[in-house]
Amino acid sequence: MATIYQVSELASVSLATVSRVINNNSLVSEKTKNKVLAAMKTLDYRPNTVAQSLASNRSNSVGILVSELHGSFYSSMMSDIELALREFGKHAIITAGHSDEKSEKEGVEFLISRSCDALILHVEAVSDDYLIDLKKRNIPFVTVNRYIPEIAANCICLDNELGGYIATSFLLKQGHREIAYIAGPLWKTDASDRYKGHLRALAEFQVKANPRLLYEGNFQEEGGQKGVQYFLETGIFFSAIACANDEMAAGAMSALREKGRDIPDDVSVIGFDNLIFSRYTYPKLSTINYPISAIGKTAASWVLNNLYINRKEDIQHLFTPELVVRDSVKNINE
Amino acid sequence: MATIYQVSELASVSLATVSRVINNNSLVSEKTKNKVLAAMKTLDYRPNTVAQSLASNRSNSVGILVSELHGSFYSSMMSDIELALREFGKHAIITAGHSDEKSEKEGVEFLISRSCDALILHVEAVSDDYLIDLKKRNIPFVTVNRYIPEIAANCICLDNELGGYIATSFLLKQGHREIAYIAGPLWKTDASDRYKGHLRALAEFQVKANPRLLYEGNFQEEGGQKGVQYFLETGIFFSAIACANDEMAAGAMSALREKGRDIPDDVSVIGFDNLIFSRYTYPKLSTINYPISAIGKTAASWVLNNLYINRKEDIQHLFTPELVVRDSVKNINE
DNA sequence: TTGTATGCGTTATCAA
DNA sequence: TTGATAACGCATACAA
Repeated sequence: MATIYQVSELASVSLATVSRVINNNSLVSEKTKNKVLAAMKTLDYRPNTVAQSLASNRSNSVGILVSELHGSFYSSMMSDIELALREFGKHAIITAGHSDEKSEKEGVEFLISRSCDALILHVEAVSDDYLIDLKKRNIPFVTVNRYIPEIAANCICLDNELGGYIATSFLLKQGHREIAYIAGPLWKTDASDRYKGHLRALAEFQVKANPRLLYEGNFQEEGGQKGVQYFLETGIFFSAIACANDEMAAGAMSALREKGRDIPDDVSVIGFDNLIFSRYTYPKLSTINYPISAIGKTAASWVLNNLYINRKEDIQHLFTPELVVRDSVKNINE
Repeated sequence: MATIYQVSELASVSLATVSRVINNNSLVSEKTKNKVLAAMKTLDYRPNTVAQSLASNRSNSVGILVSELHGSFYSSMMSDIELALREFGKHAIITAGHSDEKSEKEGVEFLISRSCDALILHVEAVSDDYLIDLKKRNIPFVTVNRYIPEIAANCICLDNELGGYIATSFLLKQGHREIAYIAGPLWKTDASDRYKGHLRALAEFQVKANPRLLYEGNFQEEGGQKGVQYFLETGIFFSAIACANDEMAAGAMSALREKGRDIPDDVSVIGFDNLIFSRYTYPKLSTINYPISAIGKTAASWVLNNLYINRKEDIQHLFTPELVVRDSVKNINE
């Protein structure tokens, strides 16, 4: 690999001049510029970004931490963020936190030590205090899908509670009263918020929440499947199931069908997230829209605005979930 | 952020000694070691990996390039690789190539310039020569899902042609003769290999390939949908559809149902990849298993073996696809 | 407009 | 077992 020094030799200019044309900030005469450009070309010179980072303390890359690398939800968020960043010539460095405190911290520290210019964090296991501390360490970052009052300006969120409320309200309005709920891992704030919304809707309709109608799943297809199994085994009656995400809804629908229950004639199902595949299930899944793309882009904008562009634009911090009505919920009022 | 220098001062040892305990390679007396460790703790010292990389020309991280960050296929591959690497304390730096030559090259060069110790590449648009050249540049890398004879030792592949053959053979054995084919973008080698396998199976059964039964999709749900629309519009008869991946199969099934065609009674459908969601579609999708997890782990092993462990283990380079029979294909022999 | 010199935070090669 | 000191490849303040 050619270095800046070899380029400067070949172009017979100083090292600093080469650096100038690389970053084309300082004024360089057209003539010497061309000389340098030519030298760079013949040497097939590529700047060593590590050295650049060390010298300038900037890396032109932002670190992204998501819980898992797999799964439609995370991957489409990463994708949106990466696309937005790359438009500005910035790169994404991505790593996974695995919903584990130690692992999440490790990931964050790794990204920092790689001198990322900013971080976009989808963390779940790390404490609020850790993040508040992170802010004090003067590391620019936003959290996605996690709200912490003390650092509200750094949070970009969906109103998960409202989403849960909307989903169950819809079921209630369609005449359902015995509503099973398949939750995500309840220690995760988004899972518990969605569940709280569910409870609020029930309360509003004066329906008593039955603890036997709650199953705590894992946000994956398998969780939905097991939830249905559980409800069926206990023999409790339910006319609808609200699922905390689309994957579990898909698993639930599959399990219901296997047990001979028609959807939505025997059991209605509603999901959450509005992932792409929910348009292609059978029946097509009614769900709550999570504007992943918008949130991803917003997170990227936050970074770009705060860091590179330097104009402090106002940014949307709280996004509103919306009901998406398709074919998996039946109106049993009639 | 504390530096190695400050640690050395606090521990009143030399800078070199601190470096030694960080990398605990050289011999350091227990006593001074503890002094240094204590100093590191009180200063909350974290090594600057950028500086480490620059000085040592290693980064303890491997670069991964996939076509897209979204999509079940890529994301589960990334996930498997990352997991395997992290087990050895190595980090993954991930970026996207977007199936575009310029973008893929950019991604590769970015990873190199970040001084990744090795690369795992899922590239599509870049030429064979570029990769052969890359090998000459002495950059350790493996390609996934792309076979290049000249650098066979660096390739980890699925036998896509065989997979396409198996899928269509299965359809033929079940009595189907009018088989529509929804391909991926045919300029991609995996898509065209799968299609070639399809043709070989047809030839073996002495079924003439009908060009009107071919639709070139985009590997996404939408492609399957459009494929079905296209076939239906042309009014051509078909009793089965082979899809080049599961997403398109899902789209195709959805479109068929919308047009009132039952699956598999009216039309049989087979997919490719065996993504998780294919177990949860309705009907459950028959497909070809792509051992993504095994391939991801193998790629990671290659890197680990070649780079860090230094024992040259034999590694599987060609993986064999397998038929997964579920409910979406009907036997019409009877 | 260009060049010189210093520093970024480490590793690694010498000596001691 | 330890300590100086020179790289690593580049950015940048200061001089010219």
